[in-house]
Amino acid sequence: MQQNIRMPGMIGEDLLFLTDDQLRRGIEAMFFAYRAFTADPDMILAEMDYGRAHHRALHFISRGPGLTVTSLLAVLGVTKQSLNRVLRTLIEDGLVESKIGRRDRRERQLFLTEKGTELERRLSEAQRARMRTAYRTAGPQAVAGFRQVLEAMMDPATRGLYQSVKDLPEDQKDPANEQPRYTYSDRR
Amino acid sequence: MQQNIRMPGMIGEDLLFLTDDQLRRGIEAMFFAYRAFTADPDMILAEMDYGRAHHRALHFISRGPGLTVTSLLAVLGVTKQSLNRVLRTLIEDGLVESKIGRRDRRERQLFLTEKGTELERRLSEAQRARMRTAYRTAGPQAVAGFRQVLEAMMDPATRGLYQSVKDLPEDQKDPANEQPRYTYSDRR
DNA sequence: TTGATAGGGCAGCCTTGTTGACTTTCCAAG
DNA sequence: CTTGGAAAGTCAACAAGGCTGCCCTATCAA
Repeated sequence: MQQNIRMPGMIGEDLLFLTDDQLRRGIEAMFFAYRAFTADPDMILAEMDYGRAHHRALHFISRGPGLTVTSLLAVLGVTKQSLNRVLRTLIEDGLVESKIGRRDRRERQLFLTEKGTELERRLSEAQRARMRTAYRTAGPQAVAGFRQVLEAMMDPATRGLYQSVKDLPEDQKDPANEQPRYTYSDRR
Repeated sequence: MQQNIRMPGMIGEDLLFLTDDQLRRGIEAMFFAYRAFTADPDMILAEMDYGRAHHRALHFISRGPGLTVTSLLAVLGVTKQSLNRVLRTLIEDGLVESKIGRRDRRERQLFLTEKGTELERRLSEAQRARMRTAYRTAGPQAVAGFRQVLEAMMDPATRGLYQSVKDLPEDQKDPANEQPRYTYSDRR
């Protein structure tokens, strides 16, 4: 961390990627790449009158079936009212199921239905396809760097959330909720 | 590029970062990092009743003073009406100046005023600060990988736009528009 | 002269974010 | 067993920033 400051001999290398212009390039890369990143799922979502917010909910419910509304709220970083609107339509349309919490009956645990799983799969496969291509093109070492920079860019609290996925939070540990995370295997 | 495919001995390494789960981690990293990426400027913008759209316009006008509305439209990838609403408030508030094109009088060339330059600087400095820290933390090699993956993720047309910034598009080559790109120099 | 292009304006719509206030259900501590 | 507070949900109202469709003016170029 900040190796360049401690190593006067490397100031040249520092300048190589910390000029305002290099930083601006990075900023623009984020902007353009993020747009592409959301483009494929957005097209599918538009077909069926859903938006990006629906995708995000589906994604995180799929990642951790049985998670509570509060957890989802924390991950998404939006207000209860915002999330609720989205969640309501997903439940009405039969993509998401909301069960009364078994640990605490005030809580609602969220699950994807068959139909929900299907849409989530379509969406994430579209997104993964682009990611896969980019990863292949750039190579393993670039991917490692990519992940390192993104992680360093996050707010500490968010970074905690991101990293904690390796070992899931308490809500999702209920053995009753144990479900295969990704049942399909196109992981060629 | 695609070294892993050409080197059968490295298939293990390939699988190491192309499983659905690894791809999902990348997807979530993008989501979380992008949120952090926009957070700092968003806070400044909220103070003064502007939004992210205003920031984007300021950024690209600052990058290429004298660019036309059509060029800006192409870069931002929004409709004329969307951009116009934002541009109008920026012009009314005296942050952006719109001059009749000298090459083609139908065109409008966009410039930042003193006031616009000042706000743009505040916004981009906040964003650069985070970027700089992330870059320092991750190191030069990671940064290179970061940029490679983002670039590979873009749509080809956008990638062209992104890369062409090295040598500016025609509109911005008019010698009359020649202005220093970043006059301040905090490039420690 | 005439068609095409650049820009702008208006109307109206949607999604997704926000605040604020209020209710119901239920857990847990006193 | 009561009670405070947490979890969830709801209603209302608002704003930003996307979108479409339509129309207008100025200007260029054939």
